[in-house]
Amino acid sequence: MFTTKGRYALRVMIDLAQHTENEYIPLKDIATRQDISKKYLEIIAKELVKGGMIEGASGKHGGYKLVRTPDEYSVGEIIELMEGTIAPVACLEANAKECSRAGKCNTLNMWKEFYELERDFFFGKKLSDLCS
Amino acid sequence: MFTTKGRYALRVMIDLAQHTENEYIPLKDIATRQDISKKYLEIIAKELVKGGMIEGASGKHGGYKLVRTPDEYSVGEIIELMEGTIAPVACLEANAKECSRAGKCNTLNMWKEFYELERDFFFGKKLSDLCS
DNA sequence: ATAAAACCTATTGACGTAATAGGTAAATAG
DNA sequence: CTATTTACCTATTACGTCAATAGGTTTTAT
Repeated sequence: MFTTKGRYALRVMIDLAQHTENEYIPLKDIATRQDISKKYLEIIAKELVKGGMIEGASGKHGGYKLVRTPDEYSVGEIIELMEGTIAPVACLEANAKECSRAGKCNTLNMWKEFYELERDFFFGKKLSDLCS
Repeated sequence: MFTTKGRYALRVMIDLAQHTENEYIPLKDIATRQDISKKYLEIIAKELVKGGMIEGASGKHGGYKLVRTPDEYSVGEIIELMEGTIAPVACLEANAKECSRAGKCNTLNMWKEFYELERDFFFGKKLSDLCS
């Protein structure tokens, strides 16, 4: 199961892509539109900034905005940033130590296949595909 | 991330498929071969029995055995039994109450697409495919 | 100066996971 | 008929993560 953080982050990104009338969009507006607590969105926005996905501006008329056009974001990179990994099993995580059973593991290959399928799906999908 | 319960269950099923010399295979043997605590395997075996996947026999020469041939089990049904659901988001769970945002949700369709991909993959794959 | 916004640190309740523990019941071999 | 081997049963627990809340400080435009 994907966490709310990942799912909400995606909705924040979509919301930012759909509301470009003002340079910066305040969290208050997103919170209202998306019906998500503003406080929780602060945590999510912070991580999106840290990950280079969005840019924030303090003060009056501040808020957040995308740093690229929606077609230049893949859904996969947004989710992966929030979830840490989208690997189906720990053995396949980026810096996982080689499992001692890997050589004779009957399931490893299947997990790899699935992981590839998953990555193809989410990295092939663009933020712009979700904004119609 | 799939839980150890789901992953271990799969390995138990594979182990049972690969060891048919005796009618029933005791958990002790599986625990040794798979390097999983026998106690934990008891919990897993219990759920597999309850789900109609395997059959147990008490007493000397007891143990567990498959109730079908390996090609008659899909990987999906085994995982789903142990995990409860393999839906990527709560909205898509079997008895989920309709989300109030469903009509205007920009992401729901993507989750549905992914869920279908996932189910096609895991229900298309058979236990026998993992036993080579 | 004031208001609106991001930005920052900390904390918390609830829940699920991954086991462990200690027994009882059933079946077989000797 | 006794010992042994196995499944079967009920509880409990440590731990981590998730999802969120709380209460402040700093920045910036008007």
